[in-house]
Amino acid sequence: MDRTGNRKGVTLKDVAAAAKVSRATAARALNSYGYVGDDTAVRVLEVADSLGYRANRVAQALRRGKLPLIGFLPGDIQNPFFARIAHDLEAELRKHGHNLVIASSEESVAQERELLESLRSLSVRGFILAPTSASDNQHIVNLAKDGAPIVLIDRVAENVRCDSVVVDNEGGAREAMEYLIANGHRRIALLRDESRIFTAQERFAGYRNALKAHGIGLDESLVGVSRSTVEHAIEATIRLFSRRDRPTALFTVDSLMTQGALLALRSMGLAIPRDVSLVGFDDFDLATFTDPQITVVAQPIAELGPRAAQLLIERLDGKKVAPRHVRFPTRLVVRGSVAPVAKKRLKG
Amino acid sequence: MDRTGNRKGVTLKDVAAAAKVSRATAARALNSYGYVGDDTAVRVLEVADSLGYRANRVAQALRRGKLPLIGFLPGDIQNPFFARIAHDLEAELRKHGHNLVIASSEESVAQERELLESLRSLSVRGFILAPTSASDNQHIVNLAKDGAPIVLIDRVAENVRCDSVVVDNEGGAREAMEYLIANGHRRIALLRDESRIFTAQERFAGYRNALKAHGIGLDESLVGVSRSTVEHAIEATIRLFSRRDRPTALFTVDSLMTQGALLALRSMGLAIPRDVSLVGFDDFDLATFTDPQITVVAQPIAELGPRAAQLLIERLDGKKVAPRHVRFPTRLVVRGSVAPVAKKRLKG
DNA sequence: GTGAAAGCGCTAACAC
DNA sequence: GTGTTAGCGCTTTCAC
Repeated sequence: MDRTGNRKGVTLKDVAAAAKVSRATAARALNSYGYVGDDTAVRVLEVADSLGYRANRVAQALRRGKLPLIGFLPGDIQNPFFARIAHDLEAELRKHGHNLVIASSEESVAQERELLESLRSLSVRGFILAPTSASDNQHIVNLAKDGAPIVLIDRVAENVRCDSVVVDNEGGAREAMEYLIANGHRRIALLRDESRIFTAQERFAGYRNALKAHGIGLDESLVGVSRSTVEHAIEATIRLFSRRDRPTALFTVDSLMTQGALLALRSMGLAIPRDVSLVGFDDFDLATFTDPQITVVAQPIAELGPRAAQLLIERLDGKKVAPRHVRFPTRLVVRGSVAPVAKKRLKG
Repeated sequence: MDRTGNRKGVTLKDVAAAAKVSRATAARALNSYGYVGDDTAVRVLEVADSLGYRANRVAQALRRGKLPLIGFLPGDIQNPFFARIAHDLEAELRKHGHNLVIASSEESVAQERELLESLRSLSVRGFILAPTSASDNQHIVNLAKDGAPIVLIDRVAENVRCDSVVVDNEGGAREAMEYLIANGHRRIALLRDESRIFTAQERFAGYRNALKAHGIGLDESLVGVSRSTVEHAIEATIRLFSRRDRPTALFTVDSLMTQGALLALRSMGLAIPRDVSLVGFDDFDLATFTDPQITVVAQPIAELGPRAAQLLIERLDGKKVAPRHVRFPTRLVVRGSVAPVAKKRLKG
């Protein structure tokens, strides 16, 4: 019974013995480096194959320093946004012989810190992470200082010198708001997640800036804070809309929240867009199922993962340049969840 | 600049030197085994702490045989079903000091085989996988024969002796069909995925058995085969319903297909449940957003991951018992997407 | 109680 | 071209 992970526990030593060469020569043949006689090389390869030899990557890693492993720390693997990114990262990194270790921080700084420690002692070669906090991140700063290759994805962390791949959160949020304002809305509610999260900050900035640009005062009571789950968003939406002077529109900062808002508004008997106009950040399958379909700020999600993987691979290959910060534009996808507020007044 | 993953590259040797003990003693103190004097132990621990020592798990693994890593091979990490399971597995395994390496087979046997090889040479301690094929799985049989701890999840593979955690697919499908039949439906279409997939086989069996039990002949032209994505399901649904003698009902075997069917039926101008009744296997967020809400066969998804993790951990702890096969029951959640066919005839 | 020493499987100088 | 050898960082007999 083999418990070493190697079928029959065949090691380089066995291959070398069977091929009647030294371990060094066997290694050279197997990894094709250095000088090896053609016939010797062929023989070693054949023997290795017939013995079912598989290199022990742990031993290789101990020698070379690192395991062909990349750690991915998303905010929440269950969020379809991160699930998609995980998928793309895995596919891209596999091409380069790396496996992905996924450890979800679940939006907890403490958990993120622990997971990072655990992955460091695992000697992973690099990290792709979506920091849970934009500012409480000394652990990431240290990691970067120690020279670990890191690519930040979706979210940037202050003072961390490393590559990053994000979208234009402020611009996207502003565009959504401009659209609502152009439709005559003034009392626009915002459903956002906790302010330590980078994207929350930027999207909030877009909300604020759009209001300001149009001379609309910021009413803090119109801003709801929620965790990024359907359940929490339902509660938060109900709180926002359980008041006499209801907002006429709602902007939600991610797809799970948008879904929660949809459910909450329905349960309150508020029709979209007749009673409330809605725009969500991040597109989602559901957005075209509902009636009306939901207007959203779409992110180029298919590009985020592959790009991050590529940046990291370059670092692993030794590329020494200043940190690169990629920022993708977003796109407002107008569907049917926004109505002009003016019309309602005329009708009412 | 440290490139070993260890902050400042502090090794056991450094700790031992600083604490003026041998490496053996330092190891004993750090891992609390064997005899170590109390004061010595305390001193070592303090020194280790002040030096920022972190054990090199690769070296430990080389010595002990395995990395504290579990490989998870879902059919498709983007399917919310598997994303949820990945999350639960990761949380559970973390409690036991293990990290999860996720590698999606994307429903390709070849890819599954490659990933398994790659994970084996990584010396992961165990595997949790949803085999892409119920029968084409010699690679899994071999893995099990070599003594690797494996837990099959969601799907079983023939001839593989190992633990498994699945749901009652046949029973769930049959219950859904019984419900449709009780509502007077006879021409019931099935949208299923490729037949090499275990769940597809079982759910199809439930479909077939229910028809048979009620003396309804199996009409192969009512069975559509599709990949498990929204896009593929749309096409397949359109094919099924683009005929004069349209089915009066549709049973879809997973949530992505159900979503595709919803979109397709809408695009064809067919109303649910007026024109077509619908039941889907696997519940999903969207199911309660649509109008009407969708009737589904719900799986106890929250239990699958933790249970699988637990079975695996027991194996890693050396538990030697016959393979255990856990099968959870499903539950028909009646919502509003099924109407009696009789009514339609009366009205028509 | 503690230390010396062997060795996990592999790679890479360095000899020849 | 090929072999010898040292050693990655750690654990674990076996002495003392």
